[in-house]
Amino acid sequence: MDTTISRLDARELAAWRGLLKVHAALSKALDAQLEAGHGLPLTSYEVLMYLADAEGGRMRMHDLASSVLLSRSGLTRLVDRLERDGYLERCSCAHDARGAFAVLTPAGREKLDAARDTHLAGVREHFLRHFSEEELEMLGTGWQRVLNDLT
Amino acid sequence: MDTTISRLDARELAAWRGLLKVHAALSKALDAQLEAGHGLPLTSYEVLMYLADAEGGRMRMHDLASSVLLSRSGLTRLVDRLERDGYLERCSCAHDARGAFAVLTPAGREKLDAARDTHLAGVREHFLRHFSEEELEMLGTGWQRVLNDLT
DNA sequence: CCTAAGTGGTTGCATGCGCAACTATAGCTG
DNA sequence: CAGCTATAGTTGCGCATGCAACCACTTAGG
Repeated sequence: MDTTISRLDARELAAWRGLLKVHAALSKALDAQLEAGHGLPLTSYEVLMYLADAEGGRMRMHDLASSVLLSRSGLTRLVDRLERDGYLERCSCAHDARGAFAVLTPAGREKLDAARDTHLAGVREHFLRHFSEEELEMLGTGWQRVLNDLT
Repeated sequence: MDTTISRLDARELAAWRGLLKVHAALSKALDAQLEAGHGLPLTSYEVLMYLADAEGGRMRMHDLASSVLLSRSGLTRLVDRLERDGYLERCSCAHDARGAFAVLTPAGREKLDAARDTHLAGVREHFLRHFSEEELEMLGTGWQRVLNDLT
């Protein structure tokens, strides 16, 4: 029986495998950079960043988990570590006794401020720099189509 | 002291965060699809695929590791599992007694043939479909620029 | 040759993650 | 308001992965 579906052509392969390779290489590079410069893993950085951008420097665990693309349990442990290191605190929610907020501490904000330049520079230097404005526009809208489709 | 580096604008943010989200969602979806349909994790699929495409259905461990974006130790364990399941065998190398080949077995090739259509259909349906030929071309060349830069 | 440095692969160990089960609370329905 | 279902967060557990140490072998240099 023949294969019913043809292989990927060179263009498709480059676009698809490239995505995988770029993600792997870029995550690794940016994580290493952040770890070396500030002792902060990339995932921790992202938590602090989302908190800093949120109203009052605080977010519900659930929302935070989906923002940083982690499972709820994964986020619980990550927040444990960040709390242990003093970068944030847990704070119970007045309106929903089940819930908890993660709240950025001054130390956390300080850490983030120190790390942000490093990280943004890395993203620009290793990723954004390689695309024109039109290309970035296309990437953004393309990602949106893919994500909508995946629900 | 002001931040020396400006935040990402909306376009940059969409291009960058989109890459992360798309990779996460897509890996998860394709992995689940493969696992559900053939009991084969995505990483295992990739090993079998690279072997099938290689001369004689065999590759050196080292080369295989870099192809599937895994550390050497990670590949050792993965190959352990695939060998246990009968999809491949280890085979010592005649020219270099240190080295080992991973060799696809008939069962492995069969498994791959069964899984390939599922996977390719998934990649097309959830990723390639959303981009025009020109856009795919752009993606491929863009990824190349990024990867060259990261060496 | 013989030694020293390098390379291929595996193993011990620690880590970070997801899933499923659990607890506590909220909110809906009769 | 009683009970049922859904949701928020945590915990136990298992798994895949990376790093560093390790062995076996190869290769280069005296």
